Amino acid sequence: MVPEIAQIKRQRIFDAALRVFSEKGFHHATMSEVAREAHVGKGTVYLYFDGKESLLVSIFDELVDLMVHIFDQLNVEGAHLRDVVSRMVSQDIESGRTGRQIAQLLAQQPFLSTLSLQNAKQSLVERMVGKVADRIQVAIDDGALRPCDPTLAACVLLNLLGAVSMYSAANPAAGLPESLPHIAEGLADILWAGLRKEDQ
Amino acid sequence: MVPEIAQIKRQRIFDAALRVFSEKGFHHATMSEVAREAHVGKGTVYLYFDGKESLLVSIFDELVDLMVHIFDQLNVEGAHLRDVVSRMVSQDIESGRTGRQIAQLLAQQPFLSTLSLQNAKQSLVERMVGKVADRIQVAIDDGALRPCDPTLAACVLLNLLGAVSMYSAANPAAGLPESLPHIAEGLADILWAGLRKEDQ
Amino acid sequence: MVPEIAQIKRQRIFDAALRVFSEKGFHHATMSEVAREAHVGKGTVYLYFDGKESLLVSIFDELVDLMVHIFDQLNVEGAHLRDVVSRMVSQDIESGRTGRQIAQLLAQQPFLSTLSLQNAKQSLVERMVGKVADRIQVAIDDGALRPCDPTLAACVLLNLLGAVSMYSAANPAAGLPESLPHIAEGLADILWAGLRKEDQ
Amino acid sequence: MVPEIAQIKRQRIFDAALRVFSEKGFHHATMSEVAREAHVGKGTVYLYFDGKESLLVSIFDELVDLMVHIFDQLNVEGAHLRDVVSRMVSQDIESGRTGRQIAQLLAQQPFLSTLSLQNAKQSLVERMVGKVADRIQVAIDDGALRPCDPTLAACVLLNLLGAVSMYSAANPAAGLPESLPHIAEGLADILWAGLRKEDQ
DNA sequence: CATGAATGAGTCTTCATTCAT
DNA sequence: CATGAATGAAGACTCATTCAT
Repeated sequence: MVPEIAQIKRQRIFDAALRVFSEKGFHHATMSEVAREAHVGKGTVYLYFDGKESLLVSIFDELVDLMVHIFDQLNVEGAHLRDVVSRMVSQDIESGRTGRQIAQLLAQQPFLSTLSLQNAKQSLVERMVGKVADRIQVAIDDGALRPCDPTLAACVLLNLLGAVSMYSAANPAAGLPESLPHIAEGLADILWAGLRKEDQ
Repeated sequence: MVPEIAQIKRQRIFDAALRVFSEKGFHHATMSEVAREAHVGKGTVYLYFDGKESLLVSIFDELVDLMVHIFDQLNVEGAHLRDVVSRMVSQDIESGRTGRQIAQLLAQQPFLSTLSLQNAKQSLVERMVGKVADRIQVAIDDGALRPCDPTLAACVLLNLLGAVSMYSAANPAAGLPESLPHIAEGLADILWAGLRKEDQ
Repeated sequence: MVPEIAQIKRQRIFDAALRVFSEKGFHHATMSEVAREAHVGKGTVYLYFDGKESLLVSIFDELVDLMVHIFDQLNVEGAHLRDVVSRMVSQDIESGRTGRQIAQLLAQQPFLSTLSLQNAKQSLVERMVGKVADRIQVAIDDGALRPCDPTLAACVLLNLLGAVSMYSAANPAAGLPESLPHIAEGLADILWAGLRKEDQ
Repeated sequence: MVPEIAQIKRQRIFDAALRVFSEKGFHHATMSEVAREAHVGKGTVYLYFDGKESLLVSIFDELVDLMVHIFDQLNVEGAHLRDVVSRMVSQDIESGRTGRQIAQLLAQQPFLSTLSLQNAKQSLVERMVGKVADRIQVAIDDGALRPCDPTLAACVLLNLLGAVSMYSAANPAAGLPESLPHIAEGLADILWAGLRKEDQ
């Protein structure tokens, strides 16, 4: 088969998995549903991924890349941390994946109890948090942020995404797509105020 | 049977479930394991709880009560928000349940997709977030905090607990019990700085 | 304990079991329910009966005695077969147990698959059918019935009771208590016409 | 998959279920046993039927069709009621399913107390009894049978099948396959005599 | 390569039975 | 004797994974 087609099919499965896992949760999602959503046969999924857990690890992998990409942009473009958080939450993300999806997926950590996944998750979290922490460290060194444990700050930042889904759960009146800008600004404000140097 | 004994046994099962659910995640945990951990027969669990989901709802329920209790203490004693967050995270909680357990359990919310649980979760989250938001609103009215969406701030606060487990995952070198004071202070600092009035 | 009291308690359990087994079916009925219905503790049931199956065997036993008793009355009092069938169906039975209960219980035969019960059932059915067949043989010898396989006739007679519940199921409009006389007469007519000598 | 193959496999499961349910009774039968008997995996059964109860409902459904089919033949061919009963009992049925299986399954009716089954049974019994009753009504109108409640007569007729298994239980000496013609004739005689007009 | 029918390991849950009080 | 809390064996059902087509 033409490699490009294979790549497209793999991407279709990946996207379907991200969608289904996010909506139903990893354990409630079934491989059949992923296959159906991707418009491929059930067995085909196994041609591109080793199994359900491997699929999840791949998604984690990509999410980490996404995060890292965003923070790289922060550095390169000299963007404000405030705006980055805001963008992150409001899914200013070209891939079209919402912050809610990411948040829900990250929240799954406690469920990944198979040993192989534990290890994968471990290194992924380390990588992701590490990358974000590195950037925060730079910001601290630059005097943009006040001195603090950058790893801890990174964890807070990444967990802000979890606040999005909790907010929409606690506030069902506010439909999620509409209230996202408000949420994004609010979260960015809180985090920025919490981390900036006092005189900034 | 003597009510006290029944209460103790119920508590033993409750504690075992909290422990097992936190460690393995709700879906990977088995009722057999909960029973074994509680040193009771498999069927005994069903004498005290309606089923696996009911067990989880009970745990959620108690966690919410815990949160609410802490915030009530905040009000009564005029405690600083900073200290409350610190206490919450460092499990200044008489029951002996760690903040990590609470955080891990709360993180599972997006995955409780059974309808009965959805409803229970919905009302619990509303109650918990609502209570915390009320207190934050009071703090805003008192001039202790800067004006902001109190519901959003409450979500951030509650999600800080999630940062604890992520921090320990990203930083396995720092054993959790020992580094908890550091984490607690760091998180409290960030949230306090993020929410306080600028001139406080 | 005074023997009479024990006998009364045993009877209470027996009655409760007959009622519950008839209403819910043997397998859907629980021992807890039987105990509750009998107003005794769960363990008490096991003081008077060896277990659930033993309880059923006892009930079968009594039902057979009941049948035999009715047929003895037929002989002694010179009653017509027609009237006996009618009485049987319309529960002209002093014990207050309805023909429907008996029919439903008899219908359970296929469910009694434990070997010990198989044997018990075997002998009970033999005894019951045998007794009825004996009486029918006498009636044949007396010239009241036409020559036929008395065992087969006995089976038909005993299965008429099953027709009662099927009739009420097929005809839900006709409430069972009210339509019982009609059913009883109709069944008696059919069986009598089917078995009598032509010139009677 | 080729539809014919699927149909054959479904039939294999159906037959296995009919056999196992008849022999052990619905409740004592296990799905594992049905699967083993059908030479398929446990999960395969659930590809063709929604569950244990659905399997039973399907069987009921087919049995009713069988009954209705026989009675349709009665009309078309102008067959005698006597012969129809005889054929029914002696399993003059191309499908190879014995009257005993049918009888044993029908006898289980009172015990299907799950609500979903109750409804299914209700409509099936109504359909079956109704169809038979219709034919009997025609026979009455034609003057072949004496006036009587056709629904009641239909119930008696259908319950005759229950007499078959009772007869073989009460008379274990007479092996069932061999004595079936005798039973069939005897039952047909009784019913015919019980329902015909006196002068026929 | 692609498919989806088939599989069976793994879980929750029920309930007859026991036994300490 | 009476009780009912405790037990664990047993079974329906799901779903990740395989493999013949």
